Amino acid sequence: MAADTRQRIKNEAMALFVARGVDAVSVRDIAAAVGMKAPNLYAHFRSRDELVHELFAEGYAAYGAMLTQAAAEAGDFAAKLDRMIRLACRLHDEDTVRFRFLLITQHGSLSGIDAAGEVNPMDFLQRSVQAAIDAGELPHRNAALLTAMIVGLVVQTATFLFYGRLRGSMQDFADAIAEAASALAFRP
Amino acid sequence: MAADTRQRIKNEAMALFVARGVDAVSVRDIAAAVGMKAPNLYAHFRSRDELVHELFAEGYAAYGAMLTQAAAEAGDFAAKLDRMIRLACRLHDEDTVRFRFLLITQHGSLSGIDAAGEVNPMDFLQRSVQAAIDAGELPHRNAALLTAMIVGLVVQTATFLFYGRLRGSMQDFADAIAEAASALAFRP
DNA sequence: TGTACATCAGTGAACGCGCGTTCACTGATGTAC
DNA sequence: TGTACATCAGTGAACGCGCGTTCACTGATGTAC
Repeated sequence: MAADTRQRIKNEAMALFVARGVDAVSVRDIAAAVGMKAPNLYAHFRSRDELVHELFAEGYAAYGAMLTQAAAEAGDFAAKLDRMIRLACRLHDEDTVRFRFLLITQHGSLSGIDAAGEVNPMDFLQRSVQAAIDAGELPHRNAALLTAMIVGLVVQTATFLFYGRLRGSMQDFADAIAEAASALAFRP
Repeated sequence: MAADTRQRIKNEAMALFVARGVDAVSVRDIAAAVGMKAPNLYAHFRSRDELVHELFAEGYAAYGAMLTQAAAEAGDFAAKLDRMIRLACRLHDEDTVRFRFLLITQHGSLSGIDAAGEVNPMDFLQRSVQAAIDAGELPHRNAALLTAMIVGLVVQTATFLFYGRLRGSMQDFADAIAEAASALAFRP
């Protein structure tokens, strides 16, 4: 089916992008991985750019939505932060390729892309932090800086796994990361 | 002078790489920024690849050497960690282009490159952390994970500055980052 | 049942383009006599 | 002083290549009568 093929193209493309870098993968490479010739990709995507953009926007939006959902459940900020971090770790392990794709496209010409009203995970986390500060749940501090630090704990751990500096899965480190994030947030 | 020109090429190339991404800059772009035509670049560099590699290896080695020096001064691990973090913040502010170049080439085909016996900043930090654990200065913990977290604090803050999520300079945040790193390292 | 036709995923060949790179050449500057 | 020559940063034109993309075509499958 056409929709199947479209999804297979997306899967193979994402895997290649992560393995070699987005710019180092040609449409012929992608087609070969799927088992077709390059021109047929254009029956499924308007252009190479559309494919890359769709992968990025979809992934970013999916993460944003799941983060929003995790934060919406009951509990104080400590509980929400814990849930968001454990979610990120689980998402990494369940679909490592997607997580890494979002990681490597973070630095890239895609950064400026507007996900058309979708929730940007970074923005969402920063707004959550700001809300907790405003509500007096967290000491008064620079919300963007604390957000950067919390994101840094997760992203750099994932990066170390990516490059083999760490062995195991993100969920092996979820406890430690969650505790560290909490310590940073609540430390006076 | 030829050596001058060589350095001007390196400066302009690095600035372009940071502004647009390494793959999006052609040798003609670099030559134009320097005020010459592309073929003349080959009087100074064997290939585009050599230029990129030299920028990366030099930067990485310089950072490794400075980090080594900062850690070599007297003091316990707390003092060394504090010095290393403040050094990173200062290096960022004093030559933001170089810092960001190393940041964006971190994810790239360059990662595998061996800097020929030079000190890799990440390895060095991790060995320092491991040594502090072995010496009983830090609680027993996963050295690579703690290293990732500490690096994450610095790198993600720099990334937030890069994308305008944070305003100011790294040295504005040096106190906060140093305290956070210390909290992560020494927290029981 | 056989025949004619519609559908549609997929392909071979070709396109124009910008890339990294080569090479014979230029033209300004310094030096020897 | 003028003339001949060496040096060397820099250039114009051209190269082969792989890229994204287009387009007329193929060939298998399903449907109508």
